[in-house]
Order: sequence, then structure tokens, then C-alpha cells
Amino acid sequence: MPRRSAPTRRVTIVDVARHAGVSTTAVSKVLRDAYGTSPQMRSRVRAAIDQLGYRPSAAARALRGRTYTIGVMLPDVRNPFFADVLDGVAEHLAGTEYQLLMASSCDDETSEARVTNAMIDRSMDGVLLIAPISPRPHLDRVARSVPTVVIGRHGSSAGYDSVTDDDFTGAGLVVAHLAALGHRRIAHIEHHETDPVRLAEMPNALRADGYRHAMREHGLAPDVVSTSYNRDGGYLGARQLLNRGRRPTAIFAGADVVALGVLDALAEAGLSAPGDISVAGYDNTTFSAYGPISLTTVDQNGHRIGATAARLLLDRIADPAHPTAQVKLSPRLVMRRSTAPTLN
Amino acid sequence: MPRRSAPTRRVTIVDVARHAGVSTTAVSKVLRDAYGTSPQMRSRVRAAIDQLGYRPSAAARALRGRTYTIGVMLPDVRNPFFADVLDGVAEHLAGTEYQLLMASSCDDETSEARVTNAMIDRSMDGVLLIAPISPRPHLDRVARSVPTVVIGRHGSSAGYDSVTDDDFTGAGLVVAHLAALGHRRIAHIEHHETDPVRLAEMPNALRADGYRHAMREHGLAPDVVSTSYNRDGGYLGARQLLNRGRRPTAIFAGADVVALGVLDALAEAGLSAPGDISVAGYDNTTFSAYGPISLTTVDQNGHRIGATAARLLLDRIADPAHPTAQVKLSPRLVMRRSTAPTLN
DNA sequence: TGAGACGTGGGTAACGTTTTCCAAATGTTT
DNA sequence: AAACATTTGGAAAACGTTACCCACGTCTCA
Repeated sequence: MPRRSAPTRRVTIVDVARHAGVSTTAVSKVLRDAYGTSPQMRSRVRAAIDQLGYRPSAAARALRGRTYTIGVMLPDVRNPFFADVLDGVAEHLAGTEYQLLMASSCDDETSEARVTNAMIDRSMDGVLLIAPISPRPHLDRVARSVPTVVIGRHGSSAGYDSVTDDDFTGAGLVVAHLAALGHRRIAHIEHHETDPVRLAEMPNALRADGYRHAMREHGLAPDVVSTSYNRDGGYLGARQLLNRGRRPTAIFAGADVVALGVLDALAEAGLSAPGDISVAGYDNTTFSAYGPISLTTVDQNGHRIGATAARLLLDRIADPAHPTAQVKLSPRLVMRRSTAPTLN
Repeated sequence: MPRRSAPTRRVTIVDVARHAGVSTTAVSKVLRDAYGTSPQMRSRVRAAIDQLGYRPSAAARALRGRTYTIGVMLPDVRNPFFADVLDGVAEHLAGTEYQLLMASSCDDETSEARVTNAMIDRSMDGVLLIAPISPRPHLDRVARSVPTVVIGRHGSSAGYDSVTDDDFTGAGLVVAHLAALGHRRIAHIEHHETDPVRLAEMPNALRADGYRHAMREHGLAPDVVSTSYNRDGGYLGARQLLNRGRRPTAIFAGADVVALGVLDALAEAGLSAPGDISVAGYDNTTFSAYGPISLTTVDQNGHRIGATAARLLLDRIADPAHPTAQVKLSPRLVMRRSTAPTLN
């Protein structure tokens, strides 16, 4: 049995040109819908392309023009919220020539730098950074090399556009909801943050700020536990809160995964939500709608965030120098069964 | 305010060569650890690279040599099982120069072709296809253009290596478990499949086969409902089963997400698992371990699948012509609280 | 009728690497 | 000391595309 047919040479633009009896320039123009082609030539070239099954080499294109590639850096493949964002991006890019390529940065600064560099090295036409944790100078450097849109990070830059959820307001929605249900001891579990820039720019920090602000507005005392934005963080934070003499009557977890950990801790302590303690999350990830969980949460409309970011990126690719925009989208409270009027 | 500093020209190999006082060939050799470099030259070149902050252009490299890029096509960003696979791949690639880039094919044949073509056009050094649904000729064509490893699709090819879970056996584990618990009316919800090739190669088809085989081995009558591998499919399938006069005492859903839909339907009918009906899934996705769900399922060790596939791919890149391998990994039953002895 | 504008097409030089030679210097064997 | 092998380095030709510029013919208008 023959092992593998001879490594067939790729069909190039030269082959197409010869086959159509025109110059490579002409073929290139047709490919890019550039100026200076007659209808007859276009159809002849198109026919040749089809007959030969020609596909332009992105590698070669990259050296002179564009690669028709857009890179998306996402911190964590597991977080279903990012999937919503990706859907929005993909939908907006569907009609275009652009191909979406993703890379995970594993929520790690070194890895983020590696990913962004890799995208620049590959001459991508634009990059979309989702919730990057890198220091600002790095982000600015990236934006200087390639059209960039940042998702899920507040603060404005002259180099890149940004799209965020209004986390400050979103946290306020949760507090208002719980306060209206009669809760007065509402605790918040946040992602611990010390870096001053991140304190001003990361969504988790703004949610904590919004929580504190709203609590004071309602005449209540903020009560924050610092752990991390994952299931363990929620579990540990809830344990801290439950071990107190005077327990909160409601817990606002900064993210849905955190709320899951809170529910774990509650179950372990023989308590239930909302019977004993009301629990709310943030993100409206798919599992929050699941019956037995039915988590009250905040929807930041990842789909729309993604679509908006994609639009901004295409605009920036078209004109890299135009002034940047910061888009903030309004969140929406999703009431489910994990929150209820307080019994006290 | 200046809008954007002058688009700084990239540092190229020529700059490095000039700065180090050697030829570009020399720099290239150092970069690739190629033969013909003295230790002195190496250190001089390395110093120049560091001083200038040089990074090779993957685009230019692609035209002659390799791109140090590996593409992963995954059908669905939302399925957490694929995240496990990606972890395994990433771990195995961590020490190497390769960069992982992913693209979603949205479980659609046209889109799959677009993604694989995009990867070939970008001269990727190798591609990993996860659970592709494309017809065999297309897969073979891809494998002829680029070193390829296929994950989650049975059947052997002379062109690509493959890594799969032993789905046939896995389904048998579930049946054996349920039968041991005394169940005799065990229904299965499968993903409807008609294409003959896919019936022989897709994991869902093999799970259904394994189920049928195991049922007969236990002297039981197979009872299959055909819907689709998602939450709706599970819901609809369970509804069909519940509307019967004689209900099954256990339902084996072909995937965890399907089991979730089954639980939805049960809850809606005022039934519970395992009290009224035992429920089992497949994949051991993260949420199956979540307390209130606690789903009995089959673990196919995505991490190991990913790592194995990455190893095979690197081997194939090193020697594209060596004979292909088909690796089948053994699944493991994970018993949780959604299955229990039958009451009848 | 001449001058310019416009439409159509092509020639050629990049783009930044790697690869394939080849040459010189150095070391080793007869 | 000659012949040969090995090491070290460089020159130059790809790789496949696009950008820039120029040439030619036709049309329009003064």
C-alpha cells in the first residue's frame, strides 16, 4: 500500500495567472476586489481559481498585506460566559473574510504576554483581548503593534477600544434587589486584588466598589470577604461568613462560579438557599438557569459585548488611527429562586 | 495629544545580523539551533537578539520553514469536556516552541471545512481535529496537506493518527452498573445518526452500539430513543420515555448535557433521580460532580486523550510518513448519587 | 485636434525568513 | 608534506503574495 501520495505542490497565484492567461497582478486584484479589473477578466480569473482549486497562502499574504485573521485571547476556556462573547464575535464576523483564532492565556501574566506576542508574530490583522490581567504598558505596547480591542477591563486608553459591562451598576442591582426583599446583612465575596491599576480597571474590583456604594446608599454596612473568583473561593468565603456569630442573611457572590461554591458550603452546613440565606451571583452563566440551582444573577449580555467588540475591531482595522471608544453596556438583573424575602 | 506613535518598524533578522556583525544566515542558524555555529557566534547573536528585542516573524518563516503553530479544531466551545482535552494538549506542548491556536467549527460541516482550510492556508505545522463530523475524504485530504491527529472519531486512516475513548466499553460499564443495581428496563437516549460512515466512526454511535450489546449480554431488551446530544435532546427524549405506559426504571443518557435535560424533564413531571428513575450520563463534565446533581457518569479522561494526541502530533510532524496509530483509551465509571437500586 | 482624464492591465521590487550551495580555515590522516 | 575531512561562516536564491508605478488605448472637452 502506498504510504502517502507525493506531497502535492500547492496551487499558487502564478498557476492561476498562467491558466487564465493574465498576470499575477491581475489575479491578486481580483482576489482582493481591487481597482482596475474588467468584468471579463474577473470572470476568467474566477473560473481559473475554481478549476484549479486555488487558495491564497495566508503566510505569503502576511508578508505584504493582511492575513485575514483575528486573534482572540481568552483567560479560561471553561468559563461559559466567554463562550457567549465568542458567539457574538463570531456572528459579527460571519459575513466577512476574517477567520477567528483563539488562544487561552490561563489567567497568567507570562502566558498572556506569550499569547499576545504570538498573535503579533503571526501578523494577525487585529486582536481581541478578553479580561486581560497584564499591566497597562504591555496592553499599550500590543495596541501599538496591532489593532486591539479589550473586553472586560475598564479604564480608557488612547491605543485601544474597550467594551465592558457596567459592573458598578450591576452590583448595585443585586444590592437593591436584596434590600427590597428586606435583607440588611448582605455580604459580598470578592476576588482579592491589590494592584492599584487592576483595582481601578478589573471588573471584579468594580463590582466590589458598586456593592459598597449601593450598600451605603441603602443605609447598610458593607461586609466584604476577599477570596478568589472560583468555586473554591466561594466555598471558603462562605465558610468564613457562616462561622460568624451573626451570619449574613444574603450573600452576593461576585461571579456565578463563586456562588456555586457558596451553595456547596451552605449544603455542607445543612443550610439551604434561599430558605436560610439568599444567594446571588453574577454573569448568568448557563448552569445558573438549571432548575435545582436557579441562581439569581446579573446578565451582562456576553453576546452583545462580543458583537460590539468585533464591530469596533473591524472599524479600527479599517482606520487604525481614529480616536478610541469606551463602550459600557448595561447589565440586567435576572431574578430566580435562590433569593427570597428575609425571615427576620 | 499625539494620536499614536509612528508605527515602529519591526526589528528583523537583518537588524540583528548587522548589530551582531554576522550574516543573516548565521542568525537564522542560531535561532533554529542549526548546525554550523560556534559558541562565540551563538552568544554574540543571542546578545544582539536580546538587546534589540527581536522576535522572528512567523509569517515570513511560514514561507520557507515552519510556523511553530498547531491548530485545534473543536466543535463547541461550551462543552467542558473539550476543555479537559485542551488542558492535556497544552500541557504536553508547554515545553516546546509551539503555539496553540483554536478555532470553533460549531458542529457544522461547512464550517469545519472552512476551519481546516484556514489552518492549511496559514501553514500550520500540525492540526488536531476534535470530534470532526466531516466525511472521510475531506479528513484524508486535510491529512495530506498537514500532519493531522483526530480525536474522538473511531475508524483508522492511513493518513492520520487517532485517539479515542473506548465508547463501546464505556456504555457497557453503565449498563453493567445499572443491571447490578437490579434495573431491567434501562433506556438509552442517543444522538440520531443516519450516515453509514458516521454510524461506524462517531463516539455517540459507538456508545449506542455498546449499550445494545451490553443489554443483550445481560439478557435485557435494548430500548433506544433517538434525539440529539444536547439539553433539549435529553428533555425531549425523557418526555417520550415518561409518557409511556411502562416507564423505564433507569435512563442512560449518551452525554452529561443530555442527562441534564433528562433531569429537567423528571423535575417537571414531579419525579426525582434516583428516587423514581436512575439517571446516568457520559463524559464526567465538571457540573456532573456538583452536589445537587451528583450524576453517575463515565470519565473518558480528556486530559490524557489530549496529551496523547499532542504526543502523536509532534511525532508525526517530526516524521510525516511513519505509519499511523489508533489509540483507544479505557473509560472509567464514576458512581454518584443519581443512580440507585431499583425499587421494583 | 490636441490635452488631459480615465479604465485596464502588467512589470518589478519588496516583505523576512530558511535553504542550498560554496569557500575558507582548521584539523587529521597517510 | 600532501591529501582529505570537518568546522565555521556567508552569498544568494527561493517562498507566494501585494504595492507601487508605468504604459497603453479610449473617451471627453475645450
